[in-house]
Amino acid sequence: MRSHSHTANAVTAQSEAYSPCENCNVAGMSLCHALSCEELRELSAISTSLEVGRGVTIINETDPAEYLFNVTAGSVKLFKLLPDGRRQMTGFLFPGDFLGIAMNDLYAYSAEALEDSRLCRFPREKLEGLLNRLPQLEHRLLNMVSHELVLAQDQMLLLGRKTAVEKVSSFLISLVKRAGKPSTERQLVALPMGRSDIGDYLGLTTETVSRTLTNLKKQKIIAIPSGGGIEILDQESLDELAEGLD
Amino acid sequence: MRSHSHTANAVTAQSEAYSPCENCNVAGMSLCHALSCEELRELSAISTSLEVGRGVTIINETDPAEYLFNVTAGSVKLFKLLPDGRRQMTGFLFPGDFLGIAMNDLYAYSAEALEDSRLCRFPREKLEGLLNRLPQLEHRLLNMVSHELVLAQDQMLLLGRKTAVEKVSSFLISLVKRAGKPSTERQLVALPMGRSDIGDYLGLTTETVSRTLTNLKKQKIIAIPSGGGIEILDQESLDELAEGLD
DNA sequence: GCGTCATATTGACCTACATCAAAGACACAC
DNA sequence: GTGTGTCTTTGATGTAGGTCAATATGACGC
Repeated sequence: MRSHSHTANAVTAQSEAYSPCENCNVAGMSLCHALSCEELRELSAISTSLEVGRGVTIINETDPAEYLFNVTAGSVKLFKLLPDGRRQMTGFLFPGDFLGIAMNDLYAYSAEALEDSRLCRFPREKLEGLLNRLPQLEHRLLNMVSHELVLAQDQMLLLGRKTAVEKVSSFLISLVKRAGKPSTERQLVALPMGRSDIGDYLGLTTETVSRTLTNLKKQKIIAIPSGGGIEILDQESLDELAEGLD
Repeated sequence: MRSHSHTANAVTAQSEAYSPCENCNVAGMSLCHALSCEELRELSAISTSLEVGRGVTIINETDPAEYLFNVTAGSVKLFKLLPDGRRQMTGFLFPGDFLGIAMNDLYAYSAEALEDSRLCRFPREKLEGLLNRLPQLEHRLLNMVSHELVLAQDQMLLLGRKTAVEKVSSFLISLVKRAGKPSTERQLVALPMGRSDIGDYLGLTTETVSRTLTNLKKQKIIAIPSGGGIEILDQESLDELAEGLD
């Protein structure tokens, strides 16, 4: 399971009986959060649990949007492409996040697993039927999409107006926040994505990401342990760098 | 009513009796679209119509998010600022669009009228109460926010990966689309915003926007009539430039 | 151990766009 | 008409980050 672009056919589906929503271990942010037992059971009935290996394509931009997904384990990257191959990441997803937003019934982006991951899959049509009967669910979804939109606007500010250091610092900080920080100094944050994924997320090249990280390392603001991931040594300086305060 | 930053106090409020939703002339995309008469009346009961002059600040980033708004006439710009004053436009709004998305009950961006405009204002608390009773309304809102999110992702691709010509071309095309094109050749599109607003929307400087426009003019792809606005002379070339196909 | 492959880092050079600066082009007041 | 303020255009020059190219590092298989 090493190569770069399998199709969604390669996913492994399990029936909902095997892995029902009741046993779902996703913390607080998932689609199913804040539903009653009865509602959970209804949602469970239309969902399927999927395992996807690292590098597997989950959805393809401009394919018909048949499903919505909820990440339950692992991580996923979302991206859009220009005809000549230039790529823009639109997000990295972790357990609890959803994907499958569409435009005219076509997916608005492609999605690929960053590592071996598990997803919960909902047929769009059936889910929309459920939405009409479970206002709690629709409410939840509205909150999640609104939250996404706010993050997207932050990202526009980053892409349009921040410098390379500011971009990389902001990115590291957002990862720390996502990880639900125990707020100790010397925070270690996992980086399941490669430098070029980060570059395509920040509107930079691989090389610039690399150079910027080694600069931060030289300033003792971060450390780059050989096991992968990044250690935040000086959160305060990083916060200032991210907003251009220096 | 000429200067640059009045506060929201300067807006003129009218009671809902004066300008109720029933008389609202906004086409098809507004919040209130697709509601029954009964529902419209409920919505009308909590809404207030506002007139704001050009340059007036409607909401301020990080202020408590007390209201949601729906643009019914004119146009509005949304933006975020960095501490040192760098600005990123997150959107231009026209009749039918809404604003007031929040994060932790604080507005996620500032909004200012581009020209004399009219808005429909809803107290957030009351609107959320309504949402629980009017699933149609919540459904509508979910669709609008999802649509916004898709556009935001397109904008990320633009900001992170497109060149200046591609950005400006994409921008002009999106304006044509928004205007609901009668699809004649020689399309005239209004530009209520200045060059520097456009620059801050596209992640460019005023000068680069200006230079790029005069280049397009020299290539006979657009014309810049002295009355303001821009005339699209060669839509096809513009489409190709926008996607980097040349 | 060694070889292979993928990804990351570092260096030398280049360019698209920013910055700085100066001149037009309007609009409005008087 | 003339003056004033704002916005746009054009030109000259600078630079952050891109591009091209050469190592370096690490993971895995044998």
